[in-house]
Amino acid sequence: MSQTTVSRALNGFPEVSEKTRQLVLKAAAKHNYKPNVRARRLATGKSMTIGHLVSVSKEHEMVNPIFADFIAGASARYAQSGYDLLLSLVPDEDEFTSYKELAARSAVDGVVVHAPRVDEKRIAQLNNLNLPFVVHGRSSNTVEKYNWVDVNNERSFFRATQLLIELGHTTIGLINGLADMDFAMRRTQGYRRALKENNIELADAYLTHGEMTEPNGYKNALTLLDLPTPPTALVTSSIIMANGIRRALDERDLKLGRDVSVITHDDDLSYFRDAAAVPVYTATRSSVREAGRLSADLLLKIIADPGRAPEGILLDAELILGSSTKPPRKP
Amino acid sequence: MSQTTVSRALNGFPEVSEKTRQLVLKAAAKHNYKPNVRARRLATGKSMTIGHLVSVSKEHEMVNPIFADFIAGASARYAQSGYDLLLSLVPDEDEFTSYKELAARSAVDGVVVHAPRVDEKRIAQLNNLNLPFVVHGRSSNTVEKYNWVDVNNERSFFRATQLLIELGHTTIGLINGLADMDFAMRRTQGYRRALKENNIELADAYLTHGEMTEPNGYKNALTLLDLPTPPTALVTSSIIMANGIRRALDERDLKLGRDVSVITHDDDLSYFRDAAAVPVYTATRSSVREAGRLSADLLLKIIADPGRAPEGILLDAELILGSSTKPPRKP
DNA sequence: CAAAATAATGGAAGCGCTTTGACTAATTCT
DNA sequence: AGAATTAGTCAAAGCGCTTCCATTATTTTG
Repeated sequence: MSQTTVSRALNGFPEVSEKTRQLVLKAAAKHNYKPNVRARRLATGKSMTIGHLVSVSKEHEMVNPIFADFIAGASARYAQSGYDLLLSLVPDEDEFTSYKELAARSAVDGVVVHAPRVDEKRIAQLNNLNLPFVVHGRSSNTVEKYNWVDVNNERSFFRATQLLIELGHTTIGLINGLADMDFAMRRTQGYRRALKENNIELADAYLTHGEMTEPNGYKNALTLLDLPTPPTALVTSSIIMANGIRRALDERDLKLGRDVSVITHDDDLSYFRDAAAVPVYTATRSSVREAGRLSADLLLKIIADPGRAPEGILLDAELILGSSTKPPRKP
Repeated sequence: MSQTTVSRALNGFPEVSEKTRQLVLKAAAKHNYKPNVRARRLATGKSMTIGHLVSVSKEHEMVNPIFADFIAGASARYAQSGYDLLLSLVPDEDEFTSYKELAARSAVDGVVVHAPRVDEKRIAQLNNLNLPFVVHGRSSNTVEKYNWVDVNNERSFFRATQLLIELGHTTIGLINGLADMDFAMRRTQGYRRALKENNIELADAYLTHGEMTEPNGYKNALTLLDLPTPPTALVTSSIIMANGIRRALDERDLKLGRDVSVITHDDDLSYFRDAAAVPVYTATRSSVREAGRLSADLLLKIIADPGRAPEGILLDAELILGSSTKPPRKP
């Protein structure tokens, strides 16, 4: 039996008879034969690999904890389609160099862009490289077309803020992610729109930015609580920061919900799943794992059909009521 | 100029003259030429890729959050040596199938084994496959030799428990990881040894196991606090569980440190870095990112020199004093 | 029944590198 | 000076697949 026939049988080509195919499959199983990926990749010109470049902030060596769950979602899809996942954690200052190098080596068939900024140079750069990509998030100041999967951050935080206002809160703080991140900016917009529509004016001091770590949640909550008119409610961008906020409240002998209401964005991280009958936190919830799945699906589609028009997938976060929101305490 | 010479010039072989090498390098830079990895990998027979197989518990879809930081440490080393990192998240029931498949496809030159159990079949299996590997952790019931990087879990938890006893605590609970995990078993051993050496007898009810999530920390803390003689101090295996414990204390109107002392293991995760002058938690601290670096170094050494005798690297966790430990409150 | 179409298989080129072995030119040794 | 080394270069053979093109066997059509 010729090499050609074997190759065709294994790869499901139609021009091989069913009888032969079964023969080949049986023989392959018997000898535990798996085609060598290196040879196959050279022959086909595809690397059957998707790259995820996660940037690590040089300053704090911080790895965004949501990426583990995102990748868990994506990974399963890649595996189904026979793709490998190449992971590279790069210092954020040479992100683009890394993309360029991956492309030049032709080491991947596509990449996922994590954590886009308001101004995101990578998008134009990747379009130039002609390397298929999907952005997890969006970039407001980018006019180019591109594929993305994002949560409706503006609306989520609008609704969260609106809910607090309806409960009677008028002094509401926002403990957000880094200011140049696109998601953070959109959340700020939603927060501001809710305040504005309700004719509430608040100083910028009620809005803080920072990497979404527990210590930053704590620190920024204290900063807000120390304002002359401390907020009676807080909105925050991450359940990890929410934990820091709770610690700050604890230290000030304030009770979550009763004394200060908190709404957090909840990525539904597997190790922080707030799944009690009544959740601890009122939250805008959207599974980042699901976003990973959708991003992977989209990227694989693009790779299969490069001519495809760019597509955006907008997910709506659910507003889940928990026990961290109450009307403000009467003075 | 022949292909041979170019290849040698680029790969730093000695039999090419310095003059020629410079010429080649200049030309390569000019045309932004990077050797195609697929062709090179086929020719050399090496994949220049390290595999990380992270198992995802089917039951809870839980991804161990320490793995992001571990990989951040390892990734940098791989990059330095020209290796790629292949990441695969697999349902825990077919872990071994995945290793076998990677080996059969010869897709990786080596793998890192995460989260070994007390009885870890993967070690013998990998030895049979003849695929270089490093285990992050150890497996107590495994007699085979293998390469590993681990923290001195037994001693860490012995010291932690001892410290609590010295402060005057005699009723000490342990909120641990899953019972079949090797690290969890060693920590239990350390805890038990400290109790025994101090002639303290405690029922098994003071010891809980579970996945290291925040909700589990909360739930298990409540269980212990509800015992007829509730513990005055707790030791726990993860800072994420510690956060759950703090929530439980809060709910019972108990103050961390004052009412109940807590010592946690602290992997020094980038988004939970407890770096205040006086840390929030007294902790056995060992950077998992550093463990990632060391594991990568070791694995690369093994790959470069397959004849090498297996080596174990044992890290000692520091016992860091924070504000979560005080003598027990006088009744 | 011959001609044309279809189905099934195989030969061989090619993917873009590395590496072996042969070769030439320059150098060192007797 | 001639023989023996050494340094530098190149042609060609792989690496283990996929895929184009040709070929043979089989079926359908006019």
